[in-house]
Amino acid sequence: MSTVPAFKRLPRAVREQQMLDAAVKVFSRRGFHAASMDEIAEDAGISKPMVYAYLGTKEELFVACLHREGTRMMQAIAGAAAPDLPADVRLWRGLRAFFGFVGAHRDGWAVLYRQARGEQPFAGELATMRTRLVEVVAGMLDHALRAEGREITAIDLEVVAYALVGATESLADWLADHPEADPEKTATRMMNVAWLGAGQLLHGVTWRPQE
Amino acid sequence: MSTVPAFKRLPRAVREQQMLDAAVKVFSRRGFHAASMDEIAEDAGISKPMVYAYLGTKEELFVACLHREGTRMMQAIAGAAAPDLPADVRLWRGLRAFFGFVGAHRDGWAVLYRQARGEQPFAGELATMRTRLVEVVAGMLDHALRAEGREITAIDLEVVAYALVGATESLADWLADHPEADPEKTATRMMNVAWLGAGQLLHGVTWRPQE
DNA sequence: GCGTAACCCTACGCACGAGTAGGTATGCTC
DNA sequence: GAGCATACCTACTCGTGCGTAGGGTTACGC
Repeated sequence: MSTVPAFKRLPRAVREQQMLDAAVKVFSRRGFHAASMDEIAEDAGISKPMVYAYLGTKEELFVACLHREGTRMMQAIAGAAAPDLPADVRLWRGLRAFFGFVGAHRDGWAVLYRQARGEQPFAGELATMRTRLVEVVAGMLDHALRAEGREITAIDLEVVAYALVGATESLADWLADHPEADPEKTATRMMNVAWLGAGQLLHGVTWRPQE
Repeated sequence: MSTVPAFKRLPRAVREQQMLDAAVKVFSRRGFHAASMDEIAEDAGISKPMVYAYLGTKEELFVACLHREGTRMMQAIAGAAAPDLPADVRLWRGLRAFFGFVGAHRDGWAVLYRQARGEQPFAGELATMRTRLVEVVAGMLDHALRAEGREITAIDLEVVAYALVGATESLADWLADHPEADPEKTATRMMNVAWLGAGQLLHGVTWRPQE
């Protein structure tokens, strides 16, 4: 019975990506616990033991998802903001790349991210990623400060960077929940808050992208 | 055998609070799914059926936790920021109250909050709470804007408010993870970012509480 | 053309934990 | 001090879903 094998045999690398795609989709819809390995397998068009053979247990599978999406995001940002530009330009480029990425991976990213926060085993993984981001932002601010001959304590720097990253994550969530919203516009608004602050905005000062 | 009943019989209202205390503790340690009703019951010093009798299913119990902690927080904030003060003062008072609350309820609040984000059934409940906060902040900004004869679109307003709330939540998480940190100081730093923005900070402008 | 490795399946075992049945004891009311 | 409501328990049932045992089939090297 070699006529039509209904669905083709595929090499491991391809199947793994299909599985990860399915996993991201299901995890984001249902959440880590409510997602079942059966549903993920079915969605990937494969049977459950294959998932176990290739990607391991449910936890390992989730970590693999986190990893793939995380690296993709980091690359998108890193590729956008060259380190020799002035702080505001770097911030703007980074924000634009970030919101662009989230806009393109709406349900995937945002919900994976939302998931990982809650579950102990993955919170660490996530925290590491966030820490890297915070360090980049803090480094950028520090660099700009030194250029002006100024300096603030490391902890002040960290907290400010943390707040900026937090605000950005929040708007990413907002963006993920508003499919009609425009990533670029959202990035601009974020830039306004981050760079100028509410006080400036109240006085009619606004920031606009130039180039 | 009426000598020493080992542990006393207590009225419903008291036991309910004990159960809620235990539930908050266990939910925050383990996360919603990993937490077991048995552990919560044991921690409350009572047997499982009592929990079901008083607070209902696991989901209902979690909602009850969310509700209690949420109301407490809202009250703490609402009591601090009178609506007839200028925007910056209101913002400052609100932030101080908020971080004070989180500092006092560290593991309780922060992790409950982190939990609720991920799980579908409760994300709504949480979103409602956040929306109320966003509306308050947006209303405050709008009020201040009109006072200056200025105006921006509703969506701009919402997004700015959303970003501020997000940044604040993030710093609350940070505070919950850093037991040595000072709530008041954290509030001040948040105020600086929110009110002045990174740009102003870079130029040496800082905000300090006055009173 | 034949061995072997890679791909893929249909079942199942089994633990864990939500929720309940059914019963006991204590205090409060009249 | 009888009756009743309320506080409280031990010991179960039962669904759900992770992870696996064991076996089939296609392609590729030689």
